[in-house]
Amino acid sequence: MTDPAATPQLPFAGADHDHGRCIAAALDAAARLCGRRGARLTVLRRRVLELVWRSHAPTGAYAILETLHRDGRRAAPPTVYRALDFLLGQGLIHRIESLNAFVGCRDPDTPHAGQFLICNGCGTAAELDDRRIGAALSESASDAGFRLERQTVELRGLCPSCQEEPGDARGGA
Amino acid sequence: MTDPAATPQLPFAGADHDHGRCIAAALDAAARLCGRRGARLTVLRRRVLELVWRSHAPTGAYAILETLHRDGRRAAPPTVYRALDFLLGQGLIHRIESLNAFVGCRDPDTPHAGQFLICNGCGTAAELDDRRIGAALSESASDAGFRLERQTVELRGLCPSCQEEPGDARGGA
DNA sequence: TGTGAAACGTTATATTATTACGTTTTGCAG
DNA sequence: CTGCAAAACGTAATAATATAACGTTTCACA
Repeated sequence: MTDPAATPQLPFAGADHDHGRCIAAALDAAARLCGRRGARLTVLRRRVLELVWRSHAPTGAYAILETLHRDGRRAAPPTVYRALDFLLGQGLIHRIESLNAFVGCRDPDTPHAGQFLICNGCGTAAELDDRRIGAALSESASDAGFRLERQTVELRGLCPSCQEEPGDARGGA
Repeated sequence: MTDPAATPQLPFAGADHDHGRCIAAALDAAARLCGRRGARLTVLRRRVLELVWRSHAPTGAYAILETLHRDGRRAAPPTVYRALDFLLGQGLIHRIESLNAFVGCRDPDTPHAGQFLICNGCGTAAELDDRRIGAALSESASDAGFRLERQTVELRGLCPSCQEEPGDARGGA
């Protein structure tokens, strides 16, 4: 049941998938996208994106900051937040509100609202783009006379692996 | 295509509604509910609940803290967070993750997941409990093999009043 | 009315995020 | 290829949100 082709449709990548490919694909997509848009994917921004992608579990700004320090770079919080703001603006990452953390976007080319399944066991966040959810939200908002601009949908629970084996690879790829 | 049973009351109270009644009703419901459960709605907890209910816009913990100080009470952050934790535990309030703030629950008697429409104009948060949304989320989670435990649904946009008159009574009742 | 648990006060600190301003880098017009 | 303006980045300080740890008070009830 493990699909070898990167992260195709199943929201949860297998615990054993080749995460190097995820990272490489994300960085490649980012470079192409920024090139096309005339946005500057600087060394710092690229590195921050890479760090966000290190894991499928959302990463906090200060964890990124620490790694930059270990890289030997002098950096303070604004360094990180500015890079994160850029990446958010380009749709390359999403912010997980309930965790104050950030996760790579699987499909930065097409704008979309984030819908996430977040595992309480291993911390992995899987991104959805479910039309049923989108439709239900739109209808409900419209019924209330509400003009919808952005949605935050963060579902907590247990991913398939963690249902079998509680306490799976935390923070794992 | 509007199902009246799915969204029983209009989620947005009018800008002119009698908010004193909202507060009184909420405090009354809380007292009855805590009585029934043997939970202690202390003076402090009741006051914090009242402060959360002062507005339909979510209230931050430190705003509550300030008001407690103006009340003449000596209080520090833990005072407030403990009271908020109690109220959350009893289902009397909800936490709005995207705002780090808290809002009163309209229907504390029946356990439910929070779904919120949050106005970018006036800050008001209207609580929904829309079966279509619930169903879509359950189905989508189940399709992914995910065992759903909690949901965070926070929709941002403009409420009916703020669509007409941008920059409505901010923080208003 | 004593007693144990719950609630609360207090101090300190952790975590997340932003403001303000100076310096460096970069694209690009001349 | 120079120099300029804008963008990116460094730096210091601080704001905003949240929790840990421990002592004291309050309260239900035996």
